[in-house]
Amino acid sequence: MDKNALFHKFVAFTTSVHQVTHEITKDVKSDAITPVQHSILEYIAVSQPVTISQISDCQNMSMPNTSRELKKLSEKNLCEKFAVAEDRRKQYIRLSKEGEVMMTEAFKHIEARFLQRIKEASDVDLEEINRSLDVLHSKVFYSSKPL
Amino acid sequence: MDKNALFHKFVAFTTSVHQVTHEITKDVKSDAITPVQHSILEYIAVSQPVTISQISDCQNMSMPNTSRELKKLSEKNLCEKFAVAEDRRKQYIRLSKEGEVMMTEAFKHIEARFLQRIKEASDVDLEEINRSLDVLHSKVFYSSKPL
DNA sequence: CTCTTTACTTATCATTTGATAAACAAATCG
DNA sequence: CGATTTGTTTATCAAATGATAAGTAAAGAG
Repeated sequence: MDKNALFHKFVAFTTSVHQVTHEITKDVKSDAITPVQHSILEYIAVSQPVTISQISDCQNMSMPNTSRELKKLSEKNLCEKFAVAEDRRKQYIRLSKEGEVMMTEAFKHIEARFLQRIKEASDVDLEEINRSLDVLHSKVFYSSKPL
Repeated sequence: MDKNALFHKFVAFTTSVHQVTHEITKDVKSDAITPVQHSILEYIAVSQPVTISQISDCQNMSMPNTSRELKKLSEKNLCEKFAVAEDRRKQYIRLSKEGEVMMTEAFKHIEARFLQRIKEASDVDLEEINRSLDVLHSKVFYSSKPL
């Protein structure tokens, strides 16, 4: 297997993924928040409850900046902080009711566009897609970050 | 096939792709340029020669902003503009000698990290990865942009 | 009980990015 | 030919982002 050719395919692929995510994601974000804030909310939505450090790590954002953006999101009533019983230095973040509504709405739009994208696919195709997602996720796009 | 489950897998997958590309890409970029500029250079490197409109389209950047960044890149001697014979309004962009060197270097780093990532993969795995890239590229992450 | 480390916040600043208005020249259309 | 469209530039502005210094309070280590 020619690894160099595979690398080129990999580059082209990731480029496409970025483009498609952009296409599928644009316009879903409310004007009330910035792209970075949206991305944070998405992360919270999927992983809540999370600590501020976790957000900082996963979003590749410094603690001070993460703290600032989270403060803004809290002020907009999109998420809320609450104490961690075991360690009073830490804080958990979760979406507020309003934040849940916004994110549910956003994901609904994204899902609709995703379904649009795969509407031509046969059942066999879908199985193949499913398997391909598994393969690439586990063998190429796995996380190498330490816990 | 449960399309809802597939959607969740899709979301998790794209998130991972973004994280991994970030990991694999960080530190490769010279301090002399901004992230947006790097991304433009990457696009030029892969698609040259390209017109300024093409860059604007593919990078989801307005013409004025594209023009500005390209000007900066030209001033840094990383790319150069040249006239299109058939249409004197248009301009082609290509990497300069210096730009080629920078990008070749960058891609070398990225490739090394990619290879590192798949070093555990057997030949069968590699074939599967190859096939999966094709499947997802053509059936999910295809471009829907008009030419 | 100090000392250090961890988790987080506040404040501040420079830089990058995004958005918009206005201009211009070449091409195309009627 | 004049009018419109296309491809690009210049200028300007506000907002978002990133980086850094300095602070607090709780936890953990010796």
